[in-house]
Amino acid sequence: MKNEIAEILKRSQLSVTGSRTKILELFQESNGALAHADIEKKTDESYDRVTIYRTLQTFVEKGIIHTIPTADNSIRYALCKDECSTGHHHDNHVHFICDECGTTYCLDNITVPEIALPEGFTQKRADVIVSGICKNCE
Amino acid sequence: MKNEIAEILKRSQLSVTGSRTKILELFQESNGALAHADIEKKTDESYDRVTIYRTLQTFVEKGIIHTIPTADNSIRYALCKDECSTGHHHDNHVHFICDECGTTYCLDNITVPEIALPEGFTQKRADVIVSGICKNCE
DNA sequence: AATTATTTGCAACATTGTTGCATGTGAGTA
DNA sequence: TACTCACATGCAACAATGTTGCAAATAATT
Ligand SMILES: [Mn+2]
Ligand SMILES: [Mn+2]
Ligand SMILES: [Zn+2]
Ligand SMILES: [Zn+2]
Repeated sequence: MKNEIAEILKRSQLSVTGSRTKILELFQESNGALAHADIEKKTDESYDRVTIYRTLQTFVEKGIIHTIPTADNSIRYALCKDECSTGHHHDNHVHFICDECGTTYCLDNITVPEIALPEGFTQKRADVIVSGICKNCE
Repeated sequence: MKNEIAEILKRSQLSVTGSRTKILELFQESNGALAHADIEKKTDESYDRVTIYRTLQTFVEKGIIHTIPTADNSIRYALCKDECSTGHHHDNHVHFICDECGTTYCLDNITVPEIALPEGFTQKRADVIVSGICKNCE
């Protein structure tokens, strides 16, 4: 609901504006992750492209959403859980992208396994992206 | 060497041309993965941008190189091992991207772990991308 | 050497992302 | 409520990235 959204924004010291509220709303309604283009469509182009870019960027910085790398050059974004905050993401779950419908799922219950790196390499972040056919498309 | 490169191309039923030879050579010389932009620079713009796009696409299809998704919307490419062929990639190793120098490593010895997916999901491919500081930058 | 199938470069275009700046708006304060 | 100021937005202009059709060039085949 609206109030909850305003809460999230305030908690991150962001002013509550139309575009931010709307975009955050979209993420809450959506079951999958969203790409920049999706948001443009779903907002019916009521907001400038630049505003959407900047909003997404801000949300990522503030730990409100996280990015999901893809093999097709179109970063997806999805809501973070409560533990994330400015500069500190803790989204260590696996992501699944359906080859059929394109839906990107946050598999919140499946955590990214530990990877043993070679000597000298230090891990900051790890992404696991599985692709194939999702439960709705098989 | 040149002959080996020609061999690879012929094996994939591709004609041996200047751009393909040069680009394949670049991959062999490079220790890390290459993005489209890297190739453009390293070839000193002697080949049209379109040609590079198409060459990379062809190489991926033929199982000569594989793609590496990144969080910054710039797909990297790296040589496949011999097992890959047209439509059949078997590059199940972990990739590491250095936040400092940007180098993208194929950690050939570290295989992608099995991921247990929820009911109804079928896996076609899995990518593990670890980022942090590499052995040269720490 | 001639033929044919493939590859390339160019042009034109589409999409995606970035930056500076003037204007508008939200949040706090009087 | 009205005022102020910092911040957010929209616009314009631009840069970078990616796509397509087509004619010319070139590699492979005969
Ligand atoms: Mn997620
Ligand atoms: Mn690799
Ligand atoms: Zn699906
Ligand atoms: Zn490095």
